[in-house]
Amino acid sequence: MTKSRGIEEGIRVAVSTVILTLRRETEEPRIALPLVRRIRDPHRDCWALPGGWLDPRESLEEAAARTLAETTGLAPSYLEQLYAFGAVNRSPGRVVSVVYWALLRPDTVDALGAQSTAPHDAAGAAPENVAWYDASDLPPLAFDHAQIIDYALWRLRNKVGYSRVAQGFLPPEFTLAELREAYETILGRRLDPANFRRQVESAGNLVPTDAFRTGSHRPARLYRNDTDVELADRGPLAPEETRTS
Amino acid sequence: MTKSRGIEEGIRVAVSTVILTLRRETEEPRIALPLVRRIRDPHRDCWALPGGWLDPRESLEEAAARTLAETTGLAPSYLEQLYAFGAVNRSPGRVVSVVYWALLRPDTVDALGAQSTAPHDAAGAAPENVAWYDASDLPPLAFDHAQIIDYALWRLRNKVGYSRVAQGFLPPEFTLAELREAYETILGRRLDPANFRRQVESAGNLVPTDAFRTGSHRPARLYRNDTDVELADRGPLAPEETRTS
DNA sequence: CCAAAAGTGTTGCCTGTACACCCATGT
DNA sequence: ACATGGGTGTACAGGCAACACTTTTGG
Repeated sequence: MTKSRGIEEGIRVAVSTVILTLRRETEEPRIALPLVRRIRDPHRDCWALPGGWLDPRESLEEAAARTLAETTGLAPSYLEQLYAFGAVNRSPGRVVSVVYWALLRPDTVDALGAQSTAPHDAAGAAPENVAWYDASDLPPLAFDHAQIIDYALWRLRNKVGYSRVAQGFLPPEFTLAELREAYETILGRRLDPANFRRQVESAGNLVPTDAFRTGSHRPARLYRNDTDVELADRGPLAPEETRTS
Repeated sequence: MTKSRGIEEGIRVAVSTVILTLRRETEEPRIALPLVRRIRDPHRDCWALPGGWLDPRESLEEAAARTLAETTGLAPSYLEQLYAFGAVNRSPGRVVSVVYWALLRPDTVDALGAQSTAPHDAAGAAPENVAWYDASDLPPLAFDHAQIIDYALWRLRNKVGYSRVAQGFLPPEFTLAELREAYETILGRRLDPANFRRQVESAGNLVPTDAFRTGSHRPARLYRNDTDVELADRGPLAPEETRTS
């Protein structure tokens, strides 16, 4: 408490975000995330998580939301703090990185025209040097970012078991098959449609609508999120404090 | 990424720790934690979590262990990152606090002579102005530390359900009744001794010894931790990285 | 009519819980 | 002997996984 004031100059605080979405272009959906190509020297030309320095006037979560918007032009459907990384050697010049993870709805991503692995160039300040990669097929990553992405995916798999974060991957209205597909992609295994239906229905988190998704075979009922309650516990902060402050 | 370099001066990084132990002086055990009385002005005379500024030469976890040792003279039996708090208004002059939570074995605490709510004065550099409080009966706390303690206790209650962190409250050898008592104190409810035995035995985390705790009635077998494996997942970092770096 | 997905029913296992009961020791 | 906690047996209930089965559409 009373020790080493004055030495702490030189510690910088960065905020990065693991931004996850679902790609449905291939036969099986895949988890994809945007990465930024580094143009400066520590790990130049490697790919890194979107992020930036913490501005003294914004909270950690605001910084995460800001850099996320700068990278993708979007607002996340879910945002939660992941971990604070502060090993001495993780970067030249002491950096503490507070990392968040976020979910994006694929429909909003598609609307911006982010296809394949090419940098997108939609409305807004979408920067160059951004590309979307499959989570299972990542390029060389800067710093400890590969570890961080692994941990974010572990947290997602974990949290999908006791919350409804998976709905962060879906538009406001969706069928149970689409929800199940999201679960299956996250967990990496097939789920029994019958049991899945019962579990998710008995959880009481879904509201059936009167609409049906027609198309290939028997129409499937559309559901929507219960209300505007959180998809999951996002941490220790009261809801007010995460918004304002 | 490229924004606002140079502005980030003025952000300081602090590391604090919620240090939990079990008090068995009363009839029912209670969770207790050490607090530090503030002598400087933001929240002067309030009580605060032990902590201090991050030294550029130490990792976050090392800083937590160091301030923990400075406060209690002890090494923790468990140490895990809790959350990074970075609201703009939580302290004058922008401070990001990376908070850890730790468990101490009561026997090591007792050996230092920490009794009741008086500051302890044992060997080492145990500072003045430290007092131990019941977690259920806290004094006025500085900053957002009351929230933080609540969150640490929530995390402990949660984690006790799917790991063996509770053993962080026990000496190397203990009876099942002692382990159950730790669980009961953490969870705040009674557990069935018979079922508790079976659950913890079938989990395979305990090794029975040939020793028995004699005393009041029928001797109880002593158990010890499986091996030196971790009590629980402590985060995304590989074990090596948490020790050295 | 057929394929295929939507949706329902049924069964069996496995786990947690409640609680009856025996065992071993100090007093 | 008896009170008390250590330790075992058992039976019931709820949840989940497996899978048979019916319903409803497009071709």
